[in-house]
Amino acid sequence: MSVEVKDISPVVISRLPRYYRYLGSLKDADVERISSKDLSDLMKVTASQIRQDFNLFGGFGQQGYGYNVSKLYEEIGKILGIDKIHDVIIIGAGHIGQALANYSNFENRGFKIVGIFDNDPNLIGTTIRDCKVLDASTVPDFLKDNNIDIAIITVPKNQAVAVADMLVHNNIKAIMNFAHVDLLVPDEVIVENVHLSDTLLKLSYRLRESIENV
Amino acid sequence: MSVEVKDISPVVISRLPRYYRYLGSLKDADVERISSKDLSDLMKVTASQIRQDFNLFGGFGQQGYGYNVSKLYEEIGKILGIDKIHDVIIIGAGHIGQALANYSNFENRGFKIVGIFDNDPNLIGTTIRDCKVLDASTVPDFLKDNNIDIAIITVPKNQAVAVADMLVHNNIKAIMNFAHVDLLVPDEVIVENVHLSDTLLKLSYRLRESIENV
DNA sequence: TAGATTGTTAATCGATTAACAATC
DNA sequence: TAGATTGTTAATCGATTAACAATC
Repeated sequence: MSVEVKDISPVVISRLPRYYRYLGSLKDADVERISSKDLSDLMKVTASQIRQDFNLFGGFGQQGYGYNVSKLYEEIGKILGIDKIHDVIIIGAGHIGQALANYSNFENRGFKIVGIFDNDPNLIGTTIRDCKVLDASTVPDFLKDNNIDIAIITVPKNQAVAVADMLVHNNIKAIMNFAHVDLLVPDEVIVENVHLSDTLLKLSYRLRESIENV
Repeated sequence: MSVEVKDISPVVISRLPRYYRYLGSLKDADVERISSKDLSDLMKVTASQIRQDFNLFGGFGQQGYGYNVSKLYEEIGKILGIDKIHDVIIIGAGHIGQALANYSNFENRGFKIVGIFDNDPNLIGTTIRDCKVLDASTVPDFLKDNNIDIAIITVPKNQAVAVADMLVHNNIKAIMNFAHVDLLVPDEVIVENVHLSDTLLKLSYRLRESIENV
């Protein structure tokens, strides 16, 4: 607890990637500056919220002018840690694991898949993109020999908790979890869940609701 | 607007699938009843919130007893629309599309993939699970001939907006979007976004923050 | 009945929006 | 300079938590 950052709330953080995306498009379209009002129209959030959000990280704007697009883009990139390359491993070389290994967006954002692991002998030794699928039992050694903070879990739910345990014991710092369970990890380990069927259930709820309310 | 439902807020809705998951496990473990207090310990949310949430949908509990697990499970299932089968199509037969077509959790929850489409001649005609990949240009006809509410978009981002347009014009009701852009659709069309790189960026932010604050 | 636990109201907390003075 | 737009404070709104009366 040495650095002076007013604790940023999770809702704000979850908005940052979206800002980053929009600013990227604006930059690509050679837009030089944008006001919170114009960005508000584009993104369908209030100008007030935009200014509040940006100001939590420092004064990126200029009165009477607005925000410089590429400067703001760069700043948010830094905040999100885009400026560094992150090495990532994937545990589970099934369909989702393979899809993620092939997902170029990750690499564009500085996330580099350096290892894919599975315990299925039929998968071990196969190649996905330029990665050979390795035996899951070698993960601890792999983590010792390489500097890896992030693991993606794409194993079936009945194995996910044990995998998370193993990762934590080998000092992983952050986990992106696709398994359909909540992992139990120490507070200092960061977990982001992607529960696809939960998302589909939300959709289903809203669908029923909208049909009923016609 | 005919049915009397006090509008449930999105945060509550997003908690329902998680409740459903935990109640499913309890049911599988033959737990008959549970109090908000015990569920609170299990799920790490306050008992107060649990009771508030459940009460929005009606009195599922009983004073002095708690909640009947299988009854509550069933009720939440109904609320989430699990009681019906939903036919779903996937637009985009790339890696993610294929992974989703093979994702058994969707079927367990009553979501049945009935068609996969792509515009790549190399993919059209191939078979994924028991689904033949069809030409994306035939989607409008397919939607006319079948009763489909939900489409999953897994095409690259530069095609996603056009695909969403096409789907909306052919009366799709709900879209699960994996493309890395925000779709522009009419208000009555339901969209749930799965922005995987946004999730990874959030992870990256939290990772940097936790390292800095050691 | 006494004990437990809900349903529900009231209090608190946090997030969003509005407003405007500061300033480019 | 005048106009525009931020940074920031204050007001509002909504969500969470606490408390407790109702009741099984």
